[in-house]
Amino acid sequence: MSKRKVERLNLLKFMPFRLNRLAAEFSNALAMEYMARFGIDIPEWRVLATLGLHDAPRSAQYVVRCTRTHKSRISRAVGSLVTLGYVARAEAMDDRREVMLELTPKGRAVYAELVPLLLKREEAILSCLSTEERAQLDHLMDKLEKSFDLVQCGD
Amino acid sequence: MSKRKVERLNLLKFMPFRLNRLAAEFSNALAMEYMARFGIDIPEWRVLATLGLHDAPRSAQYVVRCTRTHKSRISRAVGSLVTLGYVARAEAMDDRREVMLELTPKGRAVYAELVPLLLKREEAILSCLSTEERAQLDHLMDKLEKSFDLVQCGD
DNA sequence: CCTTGACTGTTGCAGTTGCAACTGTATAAC
DNA sequence: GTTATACAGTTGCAACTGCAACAGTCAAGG
Repeated sequence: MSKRKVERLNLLKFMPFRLNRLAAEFSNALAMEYMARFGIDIPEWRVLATLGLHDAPRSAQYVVRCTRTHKSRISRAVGSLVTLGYVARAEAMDDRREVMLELTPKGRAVYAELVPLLLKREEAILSCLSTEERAQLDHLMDKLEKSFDLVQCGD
Repeated sequence: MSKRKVERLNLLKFMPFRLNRLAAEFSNALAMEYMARFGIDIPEWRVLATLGLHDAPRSAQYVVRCTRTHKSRISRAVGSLVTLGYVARAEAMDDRREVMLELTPKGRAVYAELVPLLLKREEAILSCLSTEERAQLDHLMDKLEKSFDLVQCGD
């Protein structure tokens, strides 16, 4: 066997590994906030965030597209949120296959309380970056997302 | 109840969400490479990568620290890799609690074949960024990692 | 009307993960 | 030597996840 030098790879400089670590740390730092306060996890938060952004009801399918989360996960998250009284399900009148989802007043209250907390926490974490660096980060993420063909959620 | 304007949050601009998506896409794009070829998953790849970086055996604990992965996950990943014949376990002579881990010749061969593939794939994904942008990305990740107190793996 | 194919959302199942409890070993105090 | 504490690694268990199968609905074509 040849003794040719083997190419090495430093995990700590390997982008998928770094992204995974960073994403996990970031999520955990924020998850503590909402999980503890309102008993919801990340998929549930995604549903809440999607519905909270709009005033009119949206279908589960819409949430799936916006959050790029598997429909079974969304289905179960919606189930939990309904049990918690944060979300209401209703049949769509035009297409009875769809389930229209809407925040309840209680859900809206949670959303209104949660969003400032999360934005503040995000802000705290990003505070290690200058304004210019944050713009760079945003720009770089945009480019990478587009390159993965992660198309924005068409409204 | 007051009708004060509720602060909204666009998930698609929310950093933990974006990081999670990006990390998942990135990992999946690469996982296909090694999972298909050698029947290993991400935790197993991390063990392989850590051991492959060094020529001398390392303890499982060392792998845990380097990969920032839970010890139970590492334990099971090592189990699979031993079954596959990629890794060999040996007791440490100085501290019999430790399990020293080492790549077998077969494991080294897999490592040598895998690394160039993965680096090439990473390169392809990052090719949407200019040289300067890549330097920016590296710099930003460094800063964020440090801010999370993600200390480098002390050798 | 009836059939076919596509689509929405739910659920059973199997695989994976993290936590906590456990075994065995080392180290320190007495 | 004995006890107590700390540490390395393994494993049982419960929770979570994705996939695939499923039920119900819609739309097109005959």
